[in-house]
Amino acid sequence: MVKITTWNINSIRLRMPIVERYLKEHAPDVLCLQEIKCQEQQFPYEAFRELGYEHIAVHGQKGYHGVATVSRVPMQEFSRHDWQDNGEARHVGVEFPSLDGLVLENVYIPAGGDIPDREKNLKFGQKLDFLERMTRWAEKIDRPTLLVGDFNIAPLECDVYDHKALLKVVSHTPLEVETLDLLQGAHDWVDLGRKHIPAPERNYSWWSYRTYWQGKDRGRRLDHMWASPDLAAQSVAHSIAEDTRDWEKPSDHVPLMTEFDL
DNA sequence: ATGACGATTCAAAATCGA
Repeated sequence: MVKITTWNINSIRLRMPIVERYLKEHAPDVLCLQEIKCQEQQFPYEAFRELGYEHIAVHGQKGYHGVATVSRVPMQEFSRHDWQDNGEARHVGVEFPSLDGLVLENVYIPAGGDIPDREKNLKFGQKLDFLERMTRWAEKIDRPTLLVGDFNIAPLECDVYDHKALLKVVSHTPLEVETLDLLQGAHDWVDLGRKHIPAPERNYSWWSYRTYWQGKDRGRRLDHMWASPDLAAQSVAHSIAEDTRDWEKPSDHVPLMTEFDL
């Protein structure tokens, strides 16, 4: 059995205490982090090594973005895609020689700014371009691959607290959903969140800091784990650690964990 | 406990997130 977690941590330096608590409570074999918000030399390598996660791949950047994958199972970093072509650190890919060469792609897809119109908002265009470049990449995948991370898109009506109200809000617009659907079709990715927690069941992974205190459950499913079809058939359990949203100094995202019979 | 986001950075106010 192999347990793999993805979590947008919103600053690894600030949240190492809750990461440690999560690792001790859930004991995943591999943890993929997004928004580490630090440079590689600032990453807490030693803390992870002491927790048993000795294999570490970090693609960092000063202040913003940044992703890292840490593992108890031996792995090798083998790719860092720049799907925006602007130097931002939003991807790291690793492979596991002892798991039949399983490939794990950890990605932080751009948020896309406020206005859902590429003519008026450069960032929205960059988000769509990022997805299109990923689609070209996905068409060529030839080994079992797990693609995880913060996709910043809630594709299904039931992936947001109010579908109609969010149709014009970046993260749930029809254009973003169509573009994400093309990426999904390019490799026949299986959405593990919905394999294990079928629509329309509530399955949120993110709540805004601004409204969470109101207690109205205004969540969105922005984080995803997608698997190649053959790999997806080996996933046996999947869960969301929603309680972490109430831990001390929480991230605005919660961890997703999938267990594979490998 | 009578307000109400939280992170980053040339360290105060600006910018970003989604």
